[in-house]
Amino acid sequence: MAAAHWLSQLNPSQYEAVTYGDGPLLVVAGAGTGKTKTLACRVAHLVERGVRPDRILLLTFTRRAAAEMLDRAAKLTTQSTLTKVWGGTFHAVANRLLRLYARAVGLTEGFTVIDEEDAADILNLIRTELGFGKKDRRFPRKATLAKIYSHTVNAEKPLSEVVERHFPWCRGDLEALGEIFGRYARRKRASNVVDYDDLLLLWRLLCTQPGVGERVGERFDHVLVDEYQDTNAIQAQILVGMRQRCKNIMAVGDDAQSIYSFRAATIRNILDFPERFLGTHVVTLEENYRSTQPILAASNTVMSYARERYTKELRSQRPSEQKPVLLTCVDEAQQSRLVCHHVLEHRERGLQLMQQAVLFRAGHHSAQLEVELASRNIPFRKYGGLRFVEAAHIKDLVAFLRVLENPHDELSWFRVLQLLEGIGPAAARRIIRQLGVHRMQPEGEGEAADEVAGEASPLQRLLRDPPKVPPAAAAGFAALRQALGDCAGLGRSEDTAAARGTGMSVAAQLERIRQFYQPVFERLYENAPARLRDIEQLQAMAVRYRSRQRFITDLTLDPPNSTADLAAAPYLDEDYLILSTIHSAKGMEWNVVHIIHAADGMIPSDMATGSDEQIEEERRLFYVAMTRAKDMLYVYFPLRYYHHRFGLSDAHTYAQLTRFLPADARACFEPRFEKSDADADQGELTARVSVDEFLDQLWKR
DNA sequence: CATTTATAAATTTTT
DNA sequence: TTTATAAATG
Repeated sequence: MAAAHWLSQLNPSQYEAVTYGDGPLLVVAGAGTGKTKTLACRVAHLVERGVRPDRILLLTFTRRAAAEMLDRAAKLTTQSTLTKVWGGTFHAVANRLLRLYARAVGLTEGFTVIDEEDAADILNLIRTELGFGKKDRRFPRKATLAKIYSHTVNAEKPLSEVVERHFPWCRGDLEALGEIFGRYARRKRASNVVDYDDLLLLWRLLCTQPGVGERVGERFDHVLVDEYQDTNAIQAQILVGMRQRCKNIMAVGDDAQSIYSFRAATIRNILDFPERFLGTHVVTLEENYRSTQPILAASNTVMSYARERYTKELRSQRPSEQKPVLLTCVDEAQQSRLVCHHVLEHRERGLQLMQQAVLFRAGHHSAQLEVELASRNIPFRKYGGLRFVEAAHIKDLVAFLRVLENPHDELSWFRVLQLLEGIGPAAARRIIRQLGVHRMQPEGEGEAADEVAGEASPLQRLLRDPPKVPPAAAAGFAALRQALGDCAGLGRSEDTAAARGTGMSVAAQLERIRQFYQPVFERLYENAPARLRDIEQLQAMAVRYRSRQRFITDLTLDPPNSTADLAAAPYLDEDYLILSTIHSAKGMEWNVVHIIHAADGMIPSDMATGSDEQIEEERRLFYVAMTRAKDMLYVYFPLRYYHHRFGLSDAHTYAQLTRFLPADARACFEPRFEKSDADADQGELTARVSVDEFLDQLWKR
């Protein structure tokens, strides 16, 4: 309760960071050194010192991280106003600020945010219009186009350089890429949408606007940034822009845990911080409270091979006899069985499943394990897999909401219209043109952006003066107009103001849309019942929102995880095992950690072995995974991999142990070699294993 | 012009 | 598994 109470629990370095006065502060915090605690305490301390919570900006890597930190801070201080702290990701905060200052950067109010998939769809639209891909050679996939675009923007490097370096297999298409990207920017403006990258670019622009720029920065007395090693050049510039006058900024990061260079994050940010913010005070946190000494010894050994030596030397505060375990398995199937075995073993000894995590390099690496877990009725929750909003039927529904919110959103119209039987790309395009969805002519080469004639919004036009449609689509089209009309509050002039808020609730709109959508949905998708559950989940989420705009923005900026946030919500008190990509595991910790697929080609991913820099990042990734463990670490290495990625075949190759575990690193482990049947010694296990192997025989012969 | 079917190919990590 | 194109049919 009393301030002295929690301040006295900090070590000297933490205390120094938490109580540091005004001016720039850089905290270099090794894994498990109480980084989250330090940030949370800093927030609490500032508030206790009299700083207004709504004048604190806390930038984190995920929304969850911000929520956790504020939660912790709230428990420390008697102030109950911590919800007013501006906490969230750069992107979410950018969105919030741009809603306030849209005009200053040339945005129209009511803009909507698109995610990377939407961006890819728009790029694809442009590509087909331009007729690329009709050549002999294969054109990059739309998802690749989006990645190249985003990386180029975020790294602020010439396209040619980015392609050469990160997408060398696309170097032949450089010209086409440039053409497409140029049109893409105009297309977004015409649709009144912004993508993830725009959010950052516009925030940076906002900071430099005369008059407004300073005011934006002056909203905040303190800016705190977490995971600074994973920010990119633009984000660093935003911070400079936000701290033109008031220099209170605290950045926390660990150069040894930088794992997001594919998103153009750069270690330069953390290294150059003292030069960007003159007078920076640097605090280093080196005492690790998380992992036992043997786990830390292994992690430090792995890291000692990093090409650049890091200055920190982490010291564990927790002695232990138990070394981490390195398990050599026969194949993936055995790996899965062993993970289950160890997980259950720990649970029997009283450790909750939630205190254990299985970590892997790529989302699909857990596929086999998921099957095994399901067959044994071990509940789990997966982070970093497929997203809920990526399902086609969810995107359909959201597209309706987006059209209502932003009638200029071409892509959403395109999607909605094609749901009607008898309307394909060509008809949809024509209708979009007739409705005047584009705010300006996107194809016009000149800068002159003539507004499409008419005061009426495309939505009004749809209701009052509908375009002709093919006879086959007539009935469906009428029903669509009815549904959209109901949601928009037909009758009144449903200009943006009325379309927002006043009429039906978000949930009611969604319900109305669903009435229209149900038959369409049953016609289009195979396993409708399973998908129906998703729709119900979406509706359940919508109930919590009063603003449609907030709802769709949250869905794009903080997308729920398909197997996690939604499915598990009703059973929140239940226990479940955590599965996570290493990237998504950033900042987390568990008592027991299982790292699977510790084979070369998996970690490091064989798609990331092109350059030394990439390999160094993969090493850091492995290091991040290892340092998530508090008490016990298992590393699994399957010897044999089958090649049936897209079908069944018995072709297999033998893998090598990950190159990040050379002899001296291996010496930090307790080695175990599992023979094919050695794990069948447990009574309960025997039956299932033998059945599995019986089944395996059927296919592999 | 829309839809269905067939065929071939494919680069990890996330806001 | 999904995604992109071509060919066939309404």
